Amino acid sequence: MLEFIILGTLFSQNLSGYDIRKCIENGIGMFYKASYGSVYPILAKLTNKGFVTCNEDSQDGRKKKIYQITEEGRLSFMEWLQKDESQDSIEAFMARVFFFDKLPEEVSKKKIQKYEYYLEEYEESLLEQRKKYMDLPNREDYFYKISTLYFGICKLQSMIKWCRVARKKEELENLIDKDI
Amino acid sequence: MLEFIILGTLFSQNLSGYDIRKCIENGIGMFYKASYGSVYPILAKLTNKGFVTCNEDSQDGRKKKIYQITEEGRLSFMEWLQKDESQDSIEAFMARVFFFDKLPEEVSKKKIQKYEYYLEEYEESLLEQRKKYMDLPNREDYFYKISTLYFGICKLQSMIKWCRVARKKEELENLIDKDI
DNA sequence: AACTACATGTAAGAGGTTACATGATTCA
DNA sequence: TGAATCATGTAACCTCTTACATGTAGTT
Repeated sequence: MLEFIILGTLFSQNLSGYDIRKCIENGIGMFYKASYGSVYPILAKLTNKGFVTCNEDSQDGRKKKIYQITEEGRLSFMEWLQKDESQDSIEAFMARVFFFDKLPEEVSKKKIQKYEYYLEEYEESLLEQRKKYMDLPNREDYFYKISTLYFGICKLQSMIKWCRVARKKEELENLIDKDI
Repeated sequence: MLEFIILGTLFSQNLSGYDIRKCIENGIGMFYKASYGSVYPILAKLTNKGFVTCNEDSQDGRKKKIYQITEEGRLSFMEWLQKDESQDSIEAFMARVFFFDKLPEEVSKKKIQKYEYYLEEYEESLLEQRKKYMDLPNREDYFYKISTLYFGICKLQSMIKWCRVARKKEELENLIDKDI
């Protein structure tokens, strides 16, 4: 996964390993973490595969290794971006969506639609689970078990809502609370 | 982590490895996945440590290995449950909260409060990030980058809302949408 | 002078997953 | 009788984290 996130980060800019990590942190850092201990070895691997090339640079006094994506790298990235993601967790899916601007609009919309179906099925199964708890006599003893389930449902519902807004390319501002 | 989730699952019931996995799937499966390839080796490890004991059972015709938690196992679990979780991802935190019914009420409330502070700080930083995108001239080219950020904010806000409700032990029903 | 941020890397190992191997039982 | 589910396990591998090692450049 990180392999492709790095390729995606290098898609339209040449960066050093250090900068790649910062870029990930400030971008999809919310859904995906990358440590130096993983970034550097993967850059070496990508170089071996011919997916990136490396140029030494000492412009700002410091020596840097600036990585540049190759045509093969771009192909590999686009292949990953388009492949089936229905098994992804919400976080993994969103890490992918982060790069959806590189996809034709119909393709990205279809992908979101498909994931939305999966989420709706999942929601059904959680609402079913909820019924079991509702009939229990000593609900207080299960407060936190029930409340984690409720958070799960909440999260799914907000993701479904997000899908609908994103598919229609509607104004995103309405999604978030102004007065929390 | 899985080590403690297994101990938590065995806290008030004796189960086979197979049943433990099912139990996790139906419980915190939403936040945490466990495969057989991880459950069985961990059960062996826990047995070696003396945190669980194992009894062969062939009641329903099938041979099962029923695991039972020991006093040391309970101590180890409670220690994990009480230790600082401020570095946890939301998913990891919720997997922990799943077992909060085993904690005194004041302790669990304090833990949720503390995590809530961390989330609020995080929210600030994301709202800050949002400003950067808002000033960009060609926002359409960044639609999906912006929308993943918005989802991140959404998720945080619903988690903060959850914390407030859970801390007050308010009615959870209000959290979820009835008419999605 | 000390501290923070920049910059690159490695070694050990945690913490899993996937695929395979095996066999019993239940149900359509 | 064949498929699904129950049931336990292993071996190979993957992916990443943590901690360490090393050194430079700017900032207080």
